[in-house]
Amino acid sequence: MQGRVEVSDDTLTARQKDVLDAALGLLVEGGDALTMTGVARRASCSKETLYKWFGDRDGLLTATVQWQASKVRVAPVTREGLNAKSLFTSLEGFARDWLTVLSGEISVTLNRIAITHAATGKSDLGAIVLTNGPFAMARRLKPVLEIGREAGLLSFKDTDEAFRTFFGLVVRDMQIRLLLGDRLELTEAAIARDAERATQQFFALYGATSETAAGKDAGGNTRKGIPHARLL
Amino acid sequence: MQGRVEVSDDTLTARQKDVLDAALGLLVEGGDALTMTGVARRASCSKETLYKWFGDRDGLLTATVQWQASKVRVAPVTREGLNAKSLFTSLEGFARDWLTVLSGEISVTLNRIAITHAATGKSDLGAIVLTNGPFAMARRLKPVLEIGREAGLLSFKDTDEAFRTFFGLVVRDMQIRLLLGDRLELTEAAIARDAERATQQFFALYGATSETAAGKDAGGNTRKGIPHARLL
DNA sequence: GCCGAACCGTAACGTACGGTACGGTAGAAA
DNA sequence: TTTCTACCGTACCGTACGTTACGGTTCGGC
Repeated sequence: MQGRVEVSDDTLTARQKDVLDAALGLLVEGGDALTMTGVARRASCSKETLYKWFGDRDGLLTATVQWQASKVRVAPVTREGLNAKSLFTSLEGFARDWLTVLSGEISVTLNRIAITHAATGKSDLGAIVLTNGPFAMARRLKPVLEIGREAGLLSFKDTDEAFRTFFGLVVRDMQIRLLLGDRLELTEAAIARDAERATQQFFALYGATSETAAGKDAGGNTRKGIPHARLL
Repeated sequence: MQGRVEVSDDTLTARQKDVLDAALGLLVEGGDALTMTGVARRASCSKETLYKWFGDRDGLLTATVQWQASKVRVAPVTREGLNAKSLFTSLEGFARDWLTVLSGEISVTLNRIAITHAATGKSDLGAIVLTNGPFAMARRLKPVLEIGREAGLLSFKDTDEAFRTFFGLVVRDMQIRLLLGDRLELTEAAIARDAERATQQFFALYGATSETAAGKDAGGNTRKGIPHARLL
């Protein structure tokens, strides 16, 4: 009867969440080959109920993506006690989390679904993933960057430009390769290494001074400092 | 009868190329909603001929992607007369070309198709696009980077790492946003600006000296030099 | 002119799947 | 107990589309 409401953590009954989790599982397993009959069987519910709750197949798909998106909770930014080292660590941790999420099966699957549907322009799955993906990343990261700038640790004119550069340094060609099916072994150690490298490079480009902030204080938390703007 | 051969410029008759171009046009217009009937009508050929030539729908899709890929010709790298300025210009032009291709409708469409099919694992469209996309970019760019290193203009240990960083600086979040349907107005001027910024940043990170190569000689071709590792 | 190959146009088949209808059941309300 | 609601399971319908089959046409070779 309802068929198309905003999906979030508390607008759904437990049973509905079960159904959406079943759909999510089928999506991850079988790609886009999701059938209403399959979901009904997996969730032990009737197709009639699916249509009553979600309207049609697109509604179910949309609700599933939103449901998964609503699961991702972001840690708030600590504004106090900021110095070069804590800023570096914060960005590095951010990069690590982001790479971990992006390389996960669920992220790859949902991005694929959304891209597939963005081609037809029918549903707005693309916009949803965009909102909960890159845009959410920007919303979360930009305050950190601006706080770093206010503290004199970073230097940039355009926050969006700085963010997008950080995005590029972190993600590089990883996501498109995963989406295209490249087998890309990503161990936790490799991700940590990538996150550190990306953060070092970002500081090399946007650090307020090329000697202190990025090099000595921040970069030297676990390993070598950054020799000017040269890495590796 | 044949149904599944390698598709390149000269293994196809002119008539077959016409058919593939028709398929390409339908793909760009209608996303993945490509039907055999539609291709036959658009190309004024019979479905029987389609099946005789390409085997099945996947074969047609694969041939179409390969056909488009075979159209992209890369300019050979000039090894002679290399200096910081020409290297900068070369990388910058490379970035501009790449951004222009990536933001084009055909690229977006084919990447979407390939990603869609990579989900099912059925056809190897993902591998094809991967080969003719990021991997081709790497094959083309890496020699340039290594020549630059041999000439003492660049400094890096791992060519692949340097390439992937360049990729990240150039593409950033542009491709994923386009794939997800984000309306992203990309004028020629904006692309040129992005290409220059990315190249400057790359030189800031990997230039052999942070003062001469990237800053004065190369970066100063049209606009301001690079103040150490700080941009903007 | 005749033949066969290649091809066009279209009709037809099979099937998978989205969507609907309906009978049956459990539980809460009255 | 009755009744209403929500749900399950399943059978069913309509359609879109991949795939095949077939009659008719063009064209190069002899």
